[in-house]
Amino acid sequence: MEMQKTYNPKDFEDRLYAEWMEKNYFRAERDPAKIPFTIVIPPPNITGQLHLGHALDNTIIDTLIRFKRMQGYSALYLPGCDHASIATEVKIVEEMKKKGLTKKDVGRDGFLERAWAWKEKYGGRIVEQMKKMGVSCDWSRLAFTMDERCSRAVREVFVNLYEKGLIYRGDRIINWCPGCKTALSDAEVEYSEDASHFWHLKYPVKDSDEYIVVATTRPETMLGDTAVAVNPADERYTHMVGKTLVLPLVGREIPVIADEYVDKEFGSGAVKITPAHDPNDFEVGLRHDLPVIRVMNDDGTMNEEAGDAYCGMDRFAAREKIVEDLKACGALVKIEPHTHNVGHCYRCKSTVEPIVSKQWFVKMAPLAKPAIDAVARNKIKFTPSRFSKIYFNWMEGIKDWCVSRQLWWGHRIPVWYCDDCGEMIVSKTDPSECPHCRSKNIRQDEDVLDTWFSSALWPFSTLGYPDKTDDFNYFYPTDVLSCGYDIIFFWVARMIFSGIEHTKKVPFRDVLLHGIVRDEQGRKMSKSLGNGIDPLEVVEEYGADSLRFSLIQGVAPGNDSRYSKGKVEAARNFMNKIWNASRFVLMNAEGVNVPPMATVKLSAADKWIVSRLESCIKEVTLNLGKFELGIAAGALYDFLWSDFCDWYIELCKSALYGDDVEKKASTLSVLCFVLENALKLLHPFVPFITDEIFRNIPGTQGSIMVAEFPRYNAKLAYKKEAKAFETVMDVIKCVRNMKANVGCPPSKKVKVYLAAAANRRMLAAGADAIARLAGASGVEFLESGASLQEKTFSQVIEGCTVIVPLGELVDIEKEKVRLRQELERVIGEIGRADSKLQNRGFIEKAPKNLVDNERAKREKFIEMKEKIEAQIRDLGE
RNA sequence: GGGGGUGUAGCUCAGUUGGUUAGAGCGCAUGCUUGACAUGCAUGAGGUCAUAGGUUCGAGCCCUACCAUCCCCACCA
Repeated sequence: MEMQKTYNPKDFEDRLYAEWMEKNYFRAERDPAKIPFTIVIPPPNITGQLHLGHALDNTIIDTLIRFKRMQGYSALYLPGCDHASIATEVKIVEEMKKKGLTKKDVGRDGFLERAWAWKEKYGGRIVEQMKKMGVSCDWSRLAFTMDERCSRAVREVFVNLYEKGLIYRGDRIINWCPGCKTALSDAEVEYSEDASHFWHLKYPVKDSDEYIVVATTRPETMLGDTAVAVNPADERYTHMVGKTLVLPLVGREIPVIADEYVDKEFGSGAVKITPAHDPNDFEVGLRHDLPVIRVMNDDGTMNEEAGDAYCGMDRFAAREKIVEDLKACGALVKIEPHTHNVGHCYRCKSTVEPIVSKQWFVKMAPLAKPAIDAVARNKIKFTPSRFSKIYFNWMEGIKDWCVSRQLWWGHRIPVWYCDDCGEMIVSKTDPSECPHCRSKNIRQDEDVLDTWFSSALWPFSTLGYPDKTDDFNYFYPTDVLSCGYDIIFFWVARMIFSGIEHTKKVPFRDVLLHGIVRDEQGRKMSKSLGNGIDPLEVVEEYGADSLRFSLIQGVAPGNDSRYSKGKVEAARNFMNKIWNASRFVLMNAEGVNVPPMATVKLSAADKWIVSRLESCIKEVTLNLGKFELGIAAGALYDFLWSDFCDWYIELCKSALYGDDVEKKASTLSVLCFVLENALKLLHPFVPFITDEIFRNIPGTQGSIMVAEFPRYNAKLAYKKEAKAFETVMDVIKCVRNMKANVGCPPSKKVKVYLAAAANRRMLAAGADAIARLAGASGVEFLESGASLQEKTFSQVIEGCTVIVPLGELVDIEKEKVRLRQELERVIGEIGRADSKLQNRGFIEKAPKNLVDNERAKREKFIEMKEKIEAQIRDLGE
């Protein structure tokens, strides 16, 4: 093959992906001979396009999937999208608004038509984007939260929960978004510290000069007050309890009640109670049987209950007017500046209003308990483990889940009401008549379900639930669930309790959480900051492999990371390095009949690189198993760049360019062996480049995607030989270092003398390497005691003294200084070793190998010390 | 109010079960057209691992306190 000089991913990424698709490599078969390994995608919203968070999701999951697939599992990466009820509806409303249309104008059916068209467009686009990232999803199983399968699961679950009494309808205080005009769950409200005011109001006692002062942050709600509460133990107010107050502006008579909820120390110690507009007040209202007066409409304007003066006004305008009116009638005592936490809709950012409303709720306590147990008893394991604490924290304090939404885009609640007999029909299938009175006059509930209601079923709804399909039986429960820690509450927790409740099994064994991808300055990427990065643009510029590698490299599970162009460039440079190393190997192998490695005689350098490869295999496999993708990627980076390229390839050159045909063939054999295995190890991380190169290695067949992942082979570990060879490398480094220290150009050949006692054979075998890599004109051994006539530099390394005659470059005084510094360092090391070895505790308690190690080290340094002292003597005191 | 993260080289970050002389990338300095790669090669400078105690034969790692910084949950009107 003709390989380009530089790595150019555009030449092959799309082509390879098309081929993988065509060959059906992504398809996970229900092979009874294989063990299944399943990951379902965190389904991206169809609202728009993918961002770097999705890219990270996909890279992590795809890396694990490809790894397992190569290990022989039937690996299923199940793709899909989420209908994102509220988010999509907001987008479509916006889109219609541009054309001057409202939801009302187009009607429910018209609206849904637009929504489906939107889904087709953006859902398709997202799939295309994912393909660009190289993910090996089984597209034949592509799912959508509103497709037939998932919808059936939603109905099944809703009805089952209803029949078990775990889902109910009732008037409760909920979070209302006046922007989206729908109820929200607690999880969908974001709080922020907003500057506001504290308005202190005076409520007069009926037929008296007395009054009570209350404070509020939302004065407009006073129109719905139905009591004022004080703490029963508060002596200031004991005499007031039971008296009647006259609500200013409204004139309604309301009681003073006593309730523990009130904090004596806070404010005036008296609280106005508005059951319809505050969660705490609602509870107080229930305890005291207070009327609930709702003064606000769904769109955030005041209603008739607010009185003619305010009816129809927006809540914030009404607030101003009410404050003015209160001031005018003398009911306003004072206004204090006050910052407090205000809830905002997580989609449209409008200020959320707590409002009493009739909604559907899922009863959480019975569902939460087994879900907590599953994690507590390690049936599900979080990585990193600290997230289980966060999970417990949330699950233990969980309140009932408001699941109805006043939206059109979503799963319509499977409940019908009979206009004739008033009965409610909860059904998995659409009824045609009322089963109670046979009336045809039935209407379906107008509302849809929270998006997360269907997301919660994702690991099993996508596999066929409620039917016990073959897929369900084979692939469920899934194995790993990987997503960002920011959706633990929204998604992970809900999948856990849903999975346990409806399938009687935990939906996955492992939860692997990753952090948020931030911008270069550590800020969250957001539309308002305009600092978002489109992964496709990065792919376009650098290729998918570079993006994937840059997202994985140096990242620990659960930790946030920063995206930067520099990181992608570094990854791209690594790809280029892989590319060129491969090009080097393949070019040299061209026309050569490369023998299998098992048949050739290995040199010391060969054994060294094979040994390094084996430990790399070990490390990569181990760390992928622990979800430590960053460490695994780091090990590969070091192995390929430092060990393979900087050392081994350089070491090979003399054999490759030499005349010894056999030697050349055996070297190529090792080069191909190591390259092939390294590519296999790399493939899960960077699928394209590895496959592109793999096909050109002599002796390989087909795609690397379906090759077997390398297995550690203890026979190839060559621990002793590898260690011995490192002395040769040390000599090379030492000579280079000496040259650089005195400004001798690296290309200038120098004679190298070695004084060594033990490992002469190895050093002699390495003479050629030393000559080539250190720029030596020759390597000679000095007998002990022999000395040279020329001026020399010498340096002591482990097991050897390296002596280089550098003639005129030698500055005796400078060299003495260096030697003395070196001596000092070595003496320091001896001292350190001594103090350890003289410590009885260390000798007795530390593992034996460590103690032996320390002894050996001490010996080594003492030997070095003596040699350095001898050198100093030679230079003359 | 409760919970959690982070703090290691100029910058971005690794550092696994506590065990060699604490690492990488980028940046910096010096020198290299060494027949794969300047998206490269070699050499080097740069760290009292936030601070103070403690446990241990041994601490970047475990414990306690404290400082800084970020996040999540709760929502006292």
